[in-house]
Amino acid sequence: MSTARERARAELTTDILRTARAQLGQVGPASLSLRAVARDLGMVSSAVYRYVASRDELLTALIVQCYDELGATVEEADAALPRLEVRRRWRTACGRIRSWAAEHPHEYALLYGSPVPGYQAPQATIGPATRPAGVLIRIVVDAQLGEPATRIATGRTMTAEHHDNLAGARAFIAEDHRQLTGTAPPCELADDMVMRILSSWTTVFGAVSFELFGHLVGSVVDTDLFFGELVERLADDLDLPG
Amino acid sequence: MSTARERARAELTTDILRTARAQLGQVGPASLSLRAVARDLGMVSSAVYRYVASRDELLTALIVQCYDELGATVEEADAALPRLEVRRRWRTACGRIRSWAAEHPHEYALLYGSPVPGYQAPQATIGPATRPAGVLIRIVVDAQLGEPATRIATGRTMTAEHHDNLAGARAFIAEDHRQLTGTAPPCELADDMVMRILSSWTTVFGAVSFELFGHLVGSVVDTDLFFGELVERLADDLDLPG
DNA sequence: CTGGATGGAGAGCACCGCTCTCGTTTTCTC
DNA sequence: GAGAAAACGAGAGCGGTGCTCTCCATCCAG
Repeated sequence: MSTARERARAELTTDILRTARAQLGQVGPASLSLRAVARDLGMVSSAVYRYVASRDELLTALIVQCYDELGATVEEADAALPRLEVRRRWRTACGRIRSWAAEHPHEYALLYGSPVPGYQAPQATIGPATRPAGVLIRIVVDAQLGEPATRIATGRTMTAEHHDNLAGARAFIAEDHRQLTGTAPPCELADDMVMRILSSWTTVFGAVSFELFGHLVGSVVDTDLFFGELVERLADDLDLPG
Repeated sequence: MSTARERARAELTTDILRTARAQLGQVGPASLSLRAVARDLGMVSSAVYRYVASRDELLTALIVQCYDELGATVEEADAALPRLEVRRRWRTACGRIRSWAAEHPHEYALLYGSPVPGYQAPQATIGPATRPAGVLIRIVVDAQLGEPATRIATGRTMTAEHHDNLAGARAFIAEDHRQLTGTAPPCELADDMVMRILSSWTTVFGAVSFELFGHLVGSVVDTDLFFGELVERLADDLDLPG
C-alpha cells in the first residue's frame, strides 16, 4: 500500500511536470524556468528541488513526454487507416508530424532543435525518440511486404561497407517488426531501401524544421503546398503505390 | 577624416564582435553572455551597451557574420573546382557545409538550430542566409545549362498552383544568375527541378542537423559514410553527371 | 576656451539555477 | 505509543544573467 506521503509526492511530481509542460507551451525550452514553475504551483523554488534534481532532469522528463506525445499522435493517425493504403498512410504520418510541430513549436524545438547549452541527452530519451520515425519505417516495410515486385530495378548498388554501416537501422527495423508481429521479419530490407527511408526521414525533419525556424520564407509562398509536394516525391522515391 | 574617437569606436566595436565570436566557439548561442564579453575585454558590462544595443543585436551581428563565413567557405571550395565537373562540385559543397558545421557546432546551431527564445530574425540576416544554399543552386543550374538532354523524362508533372508557389525560389535563382553573369538567364528552370533543388537542400540540412544534434547515433555507425552516400543519391536525383 | 556630446565605472533591479539551514510534519521502528 | 529517522516547506544566500540609471572624466566642435 501507499502512504499519504507517497501519494502526495507522486501527485506533486506530476503537477510539476504538468506545469512545466504548460510553461513550455509558451516560452521555449531555453527560457523554461524552474522558479516560474514553483511560483505557478504556489511554492518556493527550493521546494521543487525535493522532487526534481535539476533543471536538466526536468527537461529530460519533458523530452520523453513530448517524444511520446508526438509518437502517439502519429501512431494513432496511422492506426486509423487501412494497412494496405500505404501512400495515404505516408501522407498522413508526415502531415501529422508537421502539424504537431506547428501546434507545439517549442516542444518541437526541444526535441529536434539545437540541444540546450550544457544538456546531454541521456539514455532514457533514445527509446521514445524512435517512435515518430518508427511509424514512417513501418509504412515502408508494409509496402515492401505487400508487393515485392520491382524492388531491385531502381535501387543503387551498395557496397558491403555501407551494409555494415546501416547495421543499427536494420536491427531497429527487425526488432520493431518482431515487437509488433511477434514473428521474425520474413526478410531483410535491401540496403538501398534502408538508405531511402533514412533519407526520407531526414528530408521530412529538414522540411519541418526549415518551415518552423523560418528558413523557407523567401523561397516558398505556401508552405502547406510545398510540404505536400515534397511528401509526394518522397513517397515516389519509396515506391509507395497509390 | 576620422577623429580618434571614431577610430576607437570602430575598433572597439569589432573587438566586441570578435570576442563574442570567440565565446560562441565555446559555449553555444543561448549561454553567450554579454557580461562575459565585457570581462574578456576588461571593461564593465554597462560600457558594452555604448556599442551594442542589446544581446539580441549582438546575436544578429554574429548570425550574419557566421552566414558569411559559411557562405565564403563553400563558395571558395566551389570556385577551386572546374565549372563543368558538377558532380564533384556538388560533393565538395555538401561536404564543406557538413565539415564547417562539425568544426563550428555552436555557430551552426545559431544559424540553423532553434531560434533563441525571444529572438526574431531581422531583415539583415536573410541576405547572407542565402549564400550557402546559393552555391548548391548554382551547381545544379550549371549542370542544367550544360546538357539539356533527358530533363523531362524523370520529372513529376506539376500544376500551375505549384508553379506560383515557387515564385520566390525561381526569382532568387534568376537574380543570382543575373548577378553572377550580368545577363538574364537563358531559360527558367523547370518547376520540377526547382522542387528537386529545394528538396535536396532540405535533405542536406536535415542530415547535418541530425548528425550534429545526435539523432543518428543508434542508426548509423559511420556518419561520414552515410553522408557521402546521401549526397551521391541527391546528385543522382539532380541529374548531375559524373 | 567653453559647452555639449561621448564613453567608462559603479550601483542597482529583477531574474535565473542551485545550496544550505532550520523548523515542522510524517513515517518507521522498537 | 514513544522516540528516532526520514521527508518536506520556507527562507536566506551565492554567483550569475540582461539591462538601466547616475555620475564623472574625456574629447571635439563651435
